[in-house]
Amino acid sequence: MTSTRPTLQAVATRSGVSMKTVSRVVNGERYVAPETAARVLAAAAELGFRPNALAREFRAGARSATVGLVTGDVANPFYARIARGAEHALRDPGYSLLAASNDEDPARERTLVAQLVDRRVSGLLVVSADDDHGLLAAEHALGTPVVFLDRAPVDLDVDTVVLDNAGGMRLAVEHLLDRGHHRIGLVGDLGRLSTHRERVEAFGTTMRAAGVTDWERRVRSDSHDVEQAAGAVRALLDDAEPPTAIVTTNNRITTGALRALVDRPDRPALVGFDDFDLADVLGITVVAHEPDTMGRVGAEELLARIAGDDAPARHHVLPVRLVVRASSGAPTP
Amino acid sequence: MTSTRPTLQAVATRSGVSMKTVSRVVNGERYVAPETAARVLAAAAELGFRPNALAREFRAGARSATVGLVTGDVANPFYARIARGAEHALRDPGYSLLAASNDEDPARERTLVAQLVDRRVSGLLVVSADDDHGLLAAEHALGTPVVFLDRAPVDLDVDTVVLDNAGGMRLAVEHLLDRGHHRIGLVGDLGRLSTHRERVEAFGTTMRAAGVTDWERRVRSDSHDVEQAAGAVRALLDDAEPPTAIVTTNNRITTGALRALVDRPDRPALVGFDDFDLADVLGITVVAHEPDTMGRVGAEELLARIAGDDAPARHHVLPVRLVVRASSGAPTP
DNA sequence: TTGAAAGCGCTAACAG
DNA sequence: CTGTTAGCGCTTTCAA
Repeated sequence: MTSTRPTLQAVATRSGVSMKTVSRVVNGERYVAPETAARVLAAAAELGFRPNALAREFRAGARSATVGLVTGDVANPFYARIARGAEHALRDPGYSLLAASNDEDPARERTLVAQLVDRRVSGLLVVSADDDHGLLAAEHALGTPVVFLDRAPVDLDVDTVVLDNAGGMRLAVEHLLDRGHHRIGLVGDLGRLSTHRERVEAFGTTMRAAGVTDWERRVRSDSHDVEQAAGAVRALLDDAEPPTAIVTTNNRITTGALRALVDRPDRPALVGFDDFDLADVLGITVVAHEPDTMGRVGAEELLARIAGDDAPARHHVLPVRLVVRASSGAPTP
Repeated sequence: MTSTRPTLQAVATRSGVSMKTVSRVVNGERYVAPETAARVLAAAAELGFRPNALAREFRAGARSATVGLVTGDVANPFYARIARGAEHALRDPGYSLLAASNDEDPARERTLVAQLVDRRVSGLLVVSADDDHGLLAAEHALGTPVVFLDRAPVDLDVDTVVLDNAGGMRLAVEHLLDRGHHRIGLVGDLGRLSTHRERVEAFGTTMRAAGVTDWERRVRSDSHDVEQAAGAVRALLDDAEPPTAIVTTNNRITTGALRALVDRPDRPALVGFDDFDLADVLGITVVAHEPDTMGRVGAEELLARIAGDDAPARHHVLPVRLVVRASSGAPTP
């Protein structure tokens, strides 16, 4: 037999005041006599009263004190850190995070967004795997703040927080060129992702600027898991003219590359996009950045919008930096 | 000017039927004439109607289609994988995950639990950093299913899903003993955590069974971040009689150990609790298990309870296995 | 400083 | 098969 949960009504009866008065006390509003407040508080404590957030939030136009976060897969450290950054920023203002993974599947993303919208989240943080943001656009038009992280949408004018993808790739490639590499391979994520496209484009631009014209033949896109990345790396190395250096465009692909390289004698130089936990121990040169910051900045942007800031969309570009370690040595002749 | 959101009421008016009928259609209930249903659906689509989940869930004793997950820190891969496993299991039944990190702080955990309870989650999945579960106990008594993950509570009789901590540690130690190690060090997490205590106890038991009596002097507890773990490892190695092998009790500590060992010539054998992303590349022997499974089993348990299963508390113990790699070689003389 | 009344959007319970 | 009524727990008017 589960006993029933005390309501605000019950507290009112118990302390002999009106519901409105209890409400005022519970919400710390002014204009309540100290004695009345004390009496109400005592009754609430005795009864073990806990306000029903669902009821409170349920009102015309009211929002849940909740923010939706849609990413690819929580278990990817990149997304996990975004989640952490966002959660920390939302903590004090009292918002909870509804975290959902789209598994990089557009259809699933739509389902998730619909769910979150139906739940009347106060805002949405999304690393989108979708090109069509109809639902999000509609929700945004209805006043729900939306911030895109990592990947900027082309069909929507909303706040964004992205990395300096071109700058990062340029740093990586120039570093390798400096070290004497010319045959540089690139192993990248799904071609349709904007981050991937920007990185590949910067790769090409930098290579061309250095006078390397056949860079395209060593570009392998569409590796979307560790195994595919390992395969792409092996394929590159088995080429007649294998690369002396490889750039990977995210942490998962770097992991795949390391798996592929671990037992190869012809190990090329390696630079990875995204820093990772043991990069220092393994001595891997990386383009580093702070995913936590991406989550935090996105959350802060959301909070500003929730607070009523209706300035035109802002576009944050977070800096990246090259962390040089042993893996980016000169080519072996 | 944000336009207003269409309600079920609006759809009813638009399609000339009662609200109840619209409700039936929207929820796919039976006993609606196909033509009526079609008309309602058309009206709903035209208006862009989306049901208000907050309103739907707000009713006497009603719960939100939401499950709370409290862990230490989402950015720790162990917790991130638990989250993924839980999310996947909750996906089809239509539940969303409210994920919250306690940062291993008991006070923060209480705040989080209170928030989740106030939000009327349908169930709670918790990796607790707290010893006192008063609030959780009360909520559990009120009928909210609660499942403890990884760490079993002593003050509460609820479902649990934990690892075979003793078995895992025994495997690790026996393996090292087999390889000829006797001076084995242990670097572990906060002493108050039940997982830690179980692992240390099994360490001692196994060592004693092998006739090693001074094992306790090489046990270092209370490393709760990577840096502390690295320090503890260095301290062990700087001892007059340093260990020839070290066991670390979780992935963070293993990371710290690797940082500490990377530039030491006197590198001891190493076995870590928890598998991790690049353990294969680095050749680290580990006690492996599947955090995803922990999340999944916990979520399934929760779903069963939500569905009304009121059998006595169940206690799941997940298997672990030893994955032998290069790091656990014989002692160097 | 306090209270009474109304209502948020939806669904159970009960008619028709 | 469809409609009417009532009400979830809380906060927002508006009065007192």
